[in-house]
Amino acid sequence: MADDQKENAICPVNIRIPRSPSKHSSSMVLTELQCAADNLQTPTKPCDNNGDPWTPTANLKMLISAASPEIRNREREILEEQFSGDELEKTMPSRKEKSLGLLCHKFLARYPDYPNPAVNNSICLDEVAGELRVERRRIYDIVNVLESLHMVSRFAKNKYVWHGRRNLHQTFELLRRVGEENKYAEQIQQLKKREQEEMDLQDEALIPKSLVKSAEISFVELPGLEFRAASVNSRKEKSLRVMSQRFVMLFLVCTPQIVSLDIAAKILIGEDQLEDLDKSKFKTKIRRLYDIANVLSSLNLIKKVHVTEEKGRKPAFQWTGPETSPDQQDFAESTPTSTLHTSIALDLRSPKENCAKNLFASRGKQSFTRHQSLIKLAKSIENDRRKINSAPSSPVKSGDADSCDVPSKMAQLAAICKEQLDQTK
DNA sequence: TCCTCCCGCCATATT
DNA sequence: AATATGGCGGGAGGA
Repeated sequence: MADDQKENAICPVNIRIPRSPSKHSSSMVLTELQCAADNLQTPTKPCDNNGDPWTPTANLKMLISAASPEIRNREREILEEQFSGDELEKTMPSRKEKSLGLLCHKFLARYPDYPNPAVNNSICLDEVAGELRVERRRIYDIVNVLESLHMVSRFAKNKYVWHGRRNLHQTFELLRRVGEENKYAEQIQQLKKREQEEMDLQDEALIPKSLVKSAEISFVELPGLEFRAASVNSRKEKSLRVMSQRFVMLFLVCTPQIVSLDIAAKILIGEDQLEDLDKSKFKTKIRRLYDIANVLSSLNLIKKVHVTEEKGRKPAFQWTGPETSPDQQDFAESTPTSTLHTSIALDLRSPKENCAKNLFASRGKQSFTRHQSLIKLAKSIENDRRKINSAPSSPVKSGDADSCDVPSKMAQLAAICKEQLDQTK
């Protein structure tokens, strides 16, 4: 059998945060970030209450990291003992109270929208999971989409830097651009048209074969919104992160900015595997979209709506985030995509395009994964610098706060360095 | 009934 | 080998 082996690999987008201009006294930032990076290391597996950890801090750490699942279970047991029947039902957190959206709200509430870059903005996943009393898996869900929007960026195992909404404007600008290049607006139109046409006949399959065609047609070979410098081109940059970005792109390129789930799913699937467009894949995609939509909703970027068609009501989402102007001058006018030099790394690759990656395989540097060595880091930074220096300095005036993201990134890099050093020693 | 989507198994990636 | 990540889809709560 083995119908579809998860042929992961082939992945389209993949964003990362890079660059760092400035000839700043990075040392200062570094110092500050140090404390941030200092305060934790790999947690232990949850499973304790048998040993006796006895260093105040160690103990605390252990409690925090081990917390979530066990505590929750214990809590449930206690509740079951204490209450019965109705009471229990009322006391037990309902499914709703455990939603990703709510969790995301809690998560977001912990950090400022526009954090002071000069301050310790590091996030420890374990800590958060513990404090929020959820399993780490859930935190990953949130962090992944936040990362796709550059609201956070990973700088070490278990650690992220919080950027808040500082990069959002820029991110959206970039995503919209890519969305346009991908001809998403057109794809949406085609899909809608097809749907109607086929509706007349009979809705046999959930996924119209026509999609294949439409997807192929509009499948632009993105030259390479690639910026792999400091990026982690792990081939598995699949799903969530990528999906999240693409989902957002859809909103940014269409008017009105409403996207129905099924269309989104079809488009996203279409890009990945034009072949096996089976129902289960579709369902899975939808599930993911809900997940993503939940955190995007928490960010007030979209809201749930319904689109009514002949067929009936379909779940959809409407963009409620900031507007991104249709055409920009901030990205070096008419710069060929291949040389796009944003501070944000967008790695646009479709399965097929994947092979085109060679085109950009800058100096034989291949797949180095998450922060390997300082040497590599240094190289990539240098690379970034080069690109940046040749880049048009700043965006539009738009009175936005994205001017201060330089220190932020500097800080991030500093943190990474610190981490590297720690791990090397 | 069908939208939603929580939950956590388990494959993969990293260390 | 041990851990960290995160794909994925069963199946259950809710409207």
